[in-house]
Amino acid sequence: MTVEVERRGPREATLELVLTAAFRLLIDEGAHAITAQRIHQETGIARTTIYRHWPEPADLIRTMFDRAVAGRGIPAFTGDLRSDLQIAVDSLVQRFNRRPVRALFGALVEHGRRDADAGDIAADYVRGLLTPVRHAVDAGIERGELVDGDVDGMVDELSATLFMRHVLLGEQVDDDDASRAVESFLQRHAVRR
Amino acid sequence: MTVEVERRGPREATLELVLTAAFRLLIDEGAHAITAQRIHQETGIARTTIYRHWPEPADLIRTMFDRAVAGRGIPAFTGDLRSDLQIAVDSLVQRFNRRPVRALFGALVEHGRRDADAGDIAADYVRGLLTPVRHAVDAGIERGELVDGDVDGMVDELSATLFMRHVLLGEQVDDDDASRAVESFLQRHAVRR
DNA sequence: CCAGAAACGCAACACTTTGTAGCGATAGGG
DNA sequence: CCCTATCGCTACAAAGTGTTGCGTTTCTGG
Repeated sequence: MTVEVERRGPREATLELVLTAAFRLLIDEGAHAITAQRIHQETGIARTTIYRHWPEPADLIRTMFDRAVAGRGIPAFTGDLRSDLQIAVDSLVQRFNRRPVRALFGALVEHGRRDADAGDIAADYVRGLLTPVRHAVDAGIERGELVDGDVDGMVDELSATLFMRHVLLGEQVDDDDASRAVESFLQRHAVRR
Repeated sequence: MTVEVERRGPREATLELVLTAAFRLLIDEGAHAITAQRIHQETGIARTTIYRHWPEPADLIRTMFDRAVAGRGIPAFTGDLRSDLQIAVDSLVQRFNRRPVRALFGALVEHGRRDADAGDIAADYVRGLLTPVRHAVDAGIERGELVDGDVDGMVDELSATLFMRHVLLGEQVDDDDASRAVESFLQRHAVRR
């Protein structure tokens, strides 16, 4: 007869301390700094406690990104296509500048032991970042302001260049770049009236 | 009186063995597997020899990518804009499928101790991948087949979506996607005759 | 061809990090 | 208030790091 053990996971305070420290380490020193040892030194949480809840580094990374993806709202929209797209793309760019998305992404690819796992988390993360843009495009189509068609393609058009510049090329991306992306997009897809 | 010591670097055979092993480890097991210990086990090269030439793991990564960037040719072009763009973009996609570019990129961001260093290498690597596309665009402008303008922007347009899909979203990218990118690009930028 | 210099291999060392196990202390829900 | 799961601590084995010293091999220039 096997007894089912109900794991309740870490205590709230523990989880908070560990995740906060892990994020700080990632931002300040890079993904390689996210180790049980370092988090213990930073937080005072016992090293064994960390291993208990996150046997593999990838587990901790996953928790971090679940939290990061969940804690995001969708910006308030105005109902005007150009404004909404602008707001959505700006929120993406601001996110680039607030948090080094490139470091986060590197952490995913590297710390995830299995490529498949890390790939799924990374894709979820990126798609989460794109949610506001997708909503703005959807709304534009619904209102008949955008030519109906390949939504995925449109979202890509609006964001791919910005992503490539920031994540892959490490360039500074600002609001002007965002504006240009929106204008060029509207020129191609807005319904002529 | 100080004597200048002329370092000649590793022997050709040593360098070849180490780099080959490092690449294999990166591809098969991920960047975390690139350690002095593992390379020693794989190659028989003494661990101390590896430390001598690459005191920090980042140095080894840099050597790997210098080699990867240098050893690339530019595909033969035909002189026809559509064909040349197709060839250039196809070569990019084929490179995606031959080598896990996403793993390579993750290695850069992660293993480079300093963000700045890793960023530079990553950017060089990406720009290297884009060279054929850039050449095709330059040639198109020179022949008057493309509207003169922002070359960087055009190269981005042709490749950013493909990069985002492969590297960030982990999607399979094939020749059809490449063709669509080229067609859509030509529709926007080709000189009407 | 033959020194001299440089690269290499090997052994040893102190140190850090990882991951596991056992046990007592503690805190929070029923 | 008690029971249970979480936590902290210590101890341990294993692996990796980074360095030193020394003898051997390989390359190179005169």
